[in-house]
Amino acid sequence: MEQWSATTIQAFRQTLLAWYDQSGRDLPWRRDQDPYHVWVSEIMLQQTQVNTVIPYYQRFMAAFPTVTALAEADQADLLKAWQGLGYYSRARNLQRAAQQLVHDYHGVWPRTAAELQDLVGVGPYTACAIASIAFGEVVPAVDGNAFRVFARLLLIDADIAQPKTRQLFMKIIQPIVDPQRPGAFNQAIMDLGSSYMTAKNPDPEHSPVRAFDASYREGRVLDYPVKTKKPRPKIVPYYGLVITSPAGYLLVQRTAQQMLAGYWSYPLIPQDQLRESGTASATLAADMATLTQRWATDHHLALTLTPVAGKPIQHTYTHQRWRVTLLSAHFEQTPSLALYPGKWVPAAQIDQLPLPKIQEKMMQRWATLDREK
DNA sequence: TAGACGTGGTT
DNA sequence: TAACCAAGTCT
Repeated sequence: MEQWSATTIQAFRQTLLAWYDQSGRDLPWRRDQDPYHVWVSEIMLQQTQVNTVIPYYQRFMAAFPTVTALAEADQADLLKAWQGLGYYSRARNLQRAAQQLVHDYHGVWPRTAAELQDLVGVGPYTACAIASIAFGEVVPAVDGNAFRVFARLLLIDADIAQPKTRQLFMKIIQPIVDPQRPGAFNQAIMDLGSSYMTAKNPDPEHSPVRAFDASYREGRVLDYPVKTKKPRPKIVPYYGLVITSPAGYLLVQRTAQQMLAGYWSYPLIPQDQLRESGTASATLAADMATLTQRWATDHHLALTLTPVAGKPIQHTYTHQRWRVTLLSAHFEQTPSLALYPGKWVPAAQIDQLPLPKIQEKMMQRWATLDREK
């Protein structure tokens, strides 16, 4: 691992910030240093690319222009604004934190990274990003870019998939952060990490900090950072029920305990749940019979199920791969949902609800088949 | 600590 | 296609 002298650190800061001032990106959340703007953008940018975030950020600020507006927002509006961005707990935590700010902090922002971490959804990276960009605290914001950039510049061998590695990087980067412009320094590292020093197809040859890049000097750019792999997602089979009546489609809101909490979808039944007793043969016909029986006894709904043509619909999450086999049922007369926690939604109004991607895929399949009839 | 937690883009 | 990546946090 490389060690930089005080002189080298000075030169690095100067080179980096000169490049940033000249070539840094003009992004909507960089127009000012308002902590609300910085905060919302940082949350949206977690595990999400800049180009994806931009339109969401602009719509979000139009809909929820202040911390107070966010704190008081209707949750359905919030989830709808976040639809498609993923990691939906970010949206729920954002609102909870806004309520913390209003009620516990009386609208006065905490100004240090240590205090900012008390806000729900604000971890070590985001706290340092807000503290440095909005309040000028001299701390490194160690995200994936900072891990990659400094691992390469300094040939740091630690596995960045290990949580404890963050502390090592914090300790190493802390003395390098420009004490005059910590926010600009941190954002410059991110811009570097998403341009010349990307994970794939980097261009270290033309990097403004090439002279400081030990991995380039050694011809080992792609050896850094060191990162162990995560296990493959597990396949989870579901049945998705397209149930229609004169009142529309039967939709259910996912509970707070489930993935995609608060979002709406057709009823989704894990196939394993139908076979808990360990029946030898798990045929489609057997599962349909079990489903029909369960809905009759549990919900007083008499389903006549029909398989929907086509292969199961697949959707891959970070840790699971859902394979949804669609089944349909139609009621000539709209039955009561007194014993079922869902609602009938007219076709034209479905889009007003917050919907996850898997629901859009199911609707698309159904619409395609519907047209062919 | 390791696994849960979404989606879109690239190779 | 499968695998991996993208401004992480929570439990």
